[in-house]
Amino acid sequence: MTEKHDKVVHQLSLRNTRLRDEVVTHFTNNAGRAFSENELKQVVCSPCDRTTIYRTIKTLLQKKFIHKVVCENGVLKYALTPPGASVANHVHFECTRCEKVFCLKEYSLSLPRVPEIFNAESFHMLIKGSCKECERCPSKNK
Amino acid sequence: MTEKHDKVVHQLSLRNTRLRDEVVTHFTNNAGRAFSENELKQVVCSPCDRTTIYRTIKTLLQKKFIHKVVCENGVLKYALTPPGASVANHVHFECTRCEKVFCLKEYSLSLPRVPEIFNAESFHMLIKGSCKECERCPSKNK
DNA sequence: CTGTGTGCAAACACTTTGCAGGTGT
DNA sequence: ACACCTGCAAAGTGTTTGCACACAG
Repeated sequence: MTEKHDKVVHQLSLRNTRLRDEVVTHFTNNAGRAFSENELKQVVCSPCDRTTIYRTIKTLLQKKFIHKVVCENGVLKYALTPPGASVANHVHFECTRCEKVFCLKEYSLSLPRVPEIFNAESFHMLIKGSCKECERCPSKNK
Repeated sequence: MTEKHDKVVHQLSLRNTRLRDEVVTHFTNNAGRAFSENELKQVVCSPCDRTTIYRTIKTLLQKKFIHKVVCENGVLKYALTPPGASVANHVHFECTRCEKVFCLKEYSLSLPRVPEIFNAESFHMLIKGSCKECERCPSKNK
């Protein structure tokens, strides 16, 4: 909306369109959470095509502004890459009730050791359980 | 084929059909690897419908004979549950070249600590890199 | 014979691609 | 003005469901 966010889009060498501004703003305002294309489409005000969301995601991925999280059921979600962080080796948390996914940027692990027949380069860690909100209130809320 | 495998199917309280026998045998003969529906369909001799493979997978999952692995691209694969092991908290390895997935049953981790706002119950760890076969030979082999 | 397993058709969810027209710079 | 962005249509992949028939027990 404001110049501040325009700048983010521009810093990424991207054109400042309404959709991109909304998506980028949403990621920065919800830095600890990951969103699927579906979730993004719902939070974005301006009506837009799913294709465009996918393409926006792909663009932001290439710029490493966001990183990918693979959820329990195979759905892909995306979260803001914490400033100064790598896009790999984050630990994520998926609530099995509300299905929200969070990026635990403070909880990076080191690459575990593996048998010698493998050459490990990176990892993807998804912790499952329930978030406090769901603990408190038994009804399933998205 | 033999009585030995018939028994496995029967131990699971399932009817001994040709497809199930083939699938169960394949999992036991390749205990360290995970397979997608697609991969299973290719290794199974008798022609069969994809639906049936999916249903067989679902049945074997319920019996906890196999467990699920979520791959980097969101595709689901399945591997034999090591005898005496839980179906959760395994560590898996995915080769980024040949895309084979392995179950590192010896490398179970303990559940990492997470911020207090989360109640962790289980985790899913996927290590990525290259397997020895792909290291040796640069050509992409499936 | 009975309940379970299977094939077929259809549908669904997620994702990608091609093309034509619209918009930011 | 040009390159890039978007919407629409279509297709591809992975997965599930309903129904009728086949087969293991």
